[in-house]
Amino acid sequence: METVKYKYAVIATDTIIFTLREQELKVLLIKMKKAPFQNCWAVPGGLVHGDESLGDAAKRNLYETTGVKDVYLEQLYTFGRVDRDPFGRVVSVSYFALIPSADIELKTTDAYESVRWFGVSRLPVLAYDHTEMISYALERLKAKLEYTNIAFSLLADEFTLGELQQCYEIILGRKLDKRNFRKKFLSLNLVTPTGRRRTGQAHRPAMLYHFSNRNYQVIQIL
Amino acid sequence: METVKYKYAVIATDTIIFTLREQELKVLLIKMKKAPFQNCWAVPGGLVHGDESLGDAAKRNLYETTGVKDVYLEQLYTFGRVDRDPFGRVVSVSYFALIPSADIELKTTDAYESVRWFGVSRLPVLAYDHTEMISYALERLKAKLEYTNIAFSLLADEFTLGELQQCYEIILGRKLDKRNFRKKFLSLNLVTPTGRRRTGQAHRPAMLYHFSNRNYQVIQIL
DNA sequence: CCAAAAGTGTTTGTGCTACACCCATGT
DNA sequence: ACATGGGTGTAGCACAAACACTTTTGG
Repeated sequence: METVKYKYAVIATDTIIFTLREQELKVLLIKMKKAPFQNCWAVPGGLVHGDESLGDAAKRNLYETTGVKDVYLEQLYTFGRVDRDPFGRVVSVSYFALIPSADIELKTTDAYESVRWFGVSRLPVLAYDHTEMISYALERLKAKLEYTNIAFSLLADEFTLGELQQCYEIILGRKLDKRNFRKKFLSLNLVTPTGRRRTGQAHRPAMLYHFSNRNYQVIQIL
Repeated sequence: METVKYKYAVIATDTIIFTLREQELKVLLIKMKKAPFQNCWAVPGGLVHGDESLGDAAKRNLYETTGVKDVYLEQLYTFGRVDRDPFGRVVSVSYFALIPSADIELKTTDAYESVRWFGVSRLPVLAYDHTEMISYALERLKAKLEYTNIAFSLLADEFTLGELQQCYEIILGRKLDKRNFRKKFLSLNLVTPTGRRRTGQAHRPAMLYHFSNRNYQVIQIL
């Protein structure tokens, strides 16, 4: 068998979409219709069109599966093992996206058998190398939580400090000290109170905050 | 003009190769023979073969241009702007490599007009988006220097603490305190003395060290 | 009145920073 | 002898970590 050189490859993007729901970090997965992974769960993705950049392809794909736009989206890693796709040579540029819990309105597209959120600790068996992709994304997410302000991309515009802390605790998988946590965010001026309060729960109403600066920043937090 | 969809793209890898020479951080560049960037300087790279993974392509390319193997090599970022290559749709997966000063034996391949080391602060105009690639690589290198042990990939097997410190100072672009620096590396047990000394210079001979653990580790250093 | 989360300061310890002098060698 | 980098310790300070009780609401 002759060695194949300079063969064309197909470029795809796959996007690991995270959100917080029911006190858990969730990933959006789709169930595939077509062979060779019929009825397998996978991360949503698709081929890159000839006239769009990689980031645009990821954005389009994200919009098509979730209906959301303007969310945090970052390139993660490019997977190019020769045999990663039984269909042929497909190189996949993976992205990860963070969407606020509020924005969830899953489009029931007919491109997929179904679409569902899965808690990251209870993932099904996945097609391709998607298990690896997700674990890579999780690693990156955990790391960036500690030295950037991306956590804000997972929360609604207004949130309580308790919700912010839960966000960290859920993703990092450990308890944090309430007083130190609040001290940190307040002293760094990352959040400012809106004056409103969250009422309606069976306990003392919490002050609502919004982030002082919506832009991505690199700041040592934990 | 019709929109082109699902067109095949070509995958290339480009590798930013760093080394320390003459008290400077240097990048290896090649001068291109072919149009449309004839006589332009660029980062070495090439198309990915049909039967090799992305990492393998980068390794092969690195070996072909420098003759070195088994050096630090890490995927950096994937560049996919539609018009980044006037030749057609080429998506480039960039890597960065660190090679010890000792290993330099530039092969004068005839695939390129010439091959040369450039100090990172004196780069020529580059082809494609290679200027962006290098600045991205530099950012990553600086960041990783502070929280991993990759610096060791730039040094010979045996080195003095002075050389290690210079490595940090050159790349980070700032002076570090000698006592604090040594304290750090010794207390973390990252280096162990070999018992040998570096002689032959017009000053007190320095103890030679080697790294205690050659494997990549994530450790807060600075 | 009870349950549940909100809100609030102080102390202790660790680790980073800053800093200056003598030593061993080659020329 | 002199120039050059090698090698060493300490004190102050800032920040991180640990820690418990009162308040406000809804049920």
